[in-house]
Amino acid sequence: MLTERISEALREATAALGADGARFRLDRPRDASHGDLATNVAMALAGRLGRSPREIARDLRQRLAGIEGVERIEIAGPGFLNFFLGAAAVGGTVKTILGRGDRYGRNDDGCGRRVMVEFVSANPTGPLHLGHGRQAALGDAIASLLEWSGWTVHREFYFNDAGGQIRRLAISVWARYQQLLGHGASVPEDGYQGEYVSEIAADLIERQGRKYEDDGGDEALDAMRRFAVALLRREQEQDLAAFNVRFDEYYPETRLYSDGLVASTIGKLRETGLTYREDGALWLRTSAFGDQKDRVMVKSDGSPTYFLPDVAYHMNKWERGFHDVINVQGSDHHSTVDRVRAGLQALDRPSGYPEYVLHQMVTVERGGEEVRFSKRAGSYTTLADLVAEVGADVARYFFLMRRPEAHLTFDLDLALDQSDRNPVYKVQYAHARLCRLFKLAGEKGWLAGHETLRSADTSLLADRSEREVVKQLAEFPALLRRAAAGRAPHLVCDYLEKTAGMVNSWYQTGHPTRNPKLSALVEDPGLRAVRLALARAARTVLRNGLTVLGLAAPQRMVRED
RNA sequence: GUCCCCGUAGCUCAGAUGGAUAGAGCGACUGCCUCCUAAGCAGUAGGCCCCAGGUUCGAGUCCUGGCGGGGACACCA
Repeated sequence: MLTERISEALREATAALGADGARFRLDRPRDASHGDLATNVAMALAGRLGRSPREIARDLRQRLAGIEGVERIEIAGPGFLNFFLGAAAVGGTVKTILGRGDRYGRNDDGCGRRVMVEFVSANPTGPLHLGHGRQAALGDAIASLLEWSGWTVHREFYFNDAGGQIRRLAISVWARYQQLLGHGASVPEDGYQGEYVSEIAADLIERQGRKYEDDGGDEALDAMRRFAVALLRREQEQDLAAFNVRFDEYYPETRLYSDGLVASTIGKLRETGLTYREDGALWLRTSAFGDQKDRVMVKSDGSPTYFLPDVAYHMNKWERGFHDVINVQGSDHHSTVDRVRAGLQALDRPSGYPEYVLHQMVTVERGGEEVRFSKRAGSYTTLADLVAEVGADVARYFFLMRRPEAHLTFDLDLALDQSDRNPVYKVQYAHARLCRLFKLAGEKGWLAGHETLRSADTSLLADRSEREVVKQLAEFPALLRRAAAGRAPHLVCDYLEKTAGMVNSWYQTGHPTRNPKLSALVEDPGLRAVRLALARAARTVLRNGLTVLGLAAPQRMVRED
């Protein structure tokens, strides 16, 4: 593309000035009077070359003369070089988009290498809550961005199906079970109080009768555990399916034990000589790798802490061939980051392994008031309730539109609003509107097929509103690259909203009631073809962007009144 | 006490490795439908980018120190 050509020319020109490998920016200025592209390279080099920026700029301008597609270059301000592109160059973007179609925006930075994204990883102790929802949306979108960047992505869900929390769940189910059969038992204070626990108990009675009545033994508790875990796992999967999130693999913690990985990890850590005994427990010198203090691996009662299976699990990921791993977790887990990495460094894994994306918590507001409702879970709002109320697309978009590290306030009033205030509908509607153009063109018997559009004379895209849209569309690939590299899906949301706004503006400018001459569906076949080509290009970008985020790109919007 | 994140318009938030006059949406105000979906568009108003220093041609962005908000600091998971 033209940006790359200019960038390459700049690298050559700066090298000729004796400053090879110069770092500079080449991007689209906010102000159109500053050209279509601008670079700060002259200023960046001033110090290094000991010359004034404007003098360097003048020199560079001479060396850059004659780049195909560049109409003229101006020097402005402290030493910016502003590039003004010819109409043909702008039109070339449209052809590129039409040619690439649903692949427009993809790149091959990952070269097919494998990367694992682990996310949600909820324990099967209850329905998924909003934090899991944010994580599901984030993890899936990051995974998708990496796929668009040429990576082979593996989506993994880890769950803890043993341990203390699960034991408390089993005890809670057992208590409800006894209650339902008319016995006096109560859920312990640190147990699970939600209504769903009673549902599980009732379900168990229905399936297996009074088998465990008054039986508080290990066998009964184990049966409760297995039954509850299986049921809750299934329910979580349904919730995720309704949210359009799927995983390649579900990894249970118990497998780490049954496969002997925890035991072998203890052995390997001991061999490093970084372990020691104190107060009857086995410690690892994680402070040697930047952790704030040393950590216990095996408690004095002989059982491992959570830290140990975590290290074992990440060694297992590595051995499965995943040397690039991104864990999406709530920021309440941030204290585990240093210690897990320290444990892995003790075993000679690189210091940045694995990578973490930590996100802040979610609160829901309705009418400006925080809501903590839940029919079944008791103390928190479930993902299933939210999706049922606002729909998967709206929920996903809202979870994604803020940077992960910022707190997210989910505005239910806005989410339920089907008007232009709701950014999801704004973007989807812009897409549907463009689809409508093609439907109408077909009804009028006008050809708007692929070949007609591809052979359109793009030099006819002369209006400012048209050029602005094209320049916006041209930035999509770079935007996706930046979003993938920064694990930042919210950038895609921003971009889509802005693009939708510009598409709407363009569409409105050419609305028959306003300015029939700029309408897409004009009588002139040449103009019509090129404007429909632009519409198709814009539609492609909106659809690809929505697809990256895991959202539908509807051909038609139906409002529920 | 230590560590991490956040602090930008009335509200919710964007601001790529430091760049030109700090942006968007919502809310407020003013216009625009006999006509491709007005779920829209055009325009107006609204800012000591938390504070104080520092780095430099240039700081919302980087450094130091404060202030305010959130989170984490177990032989819990």
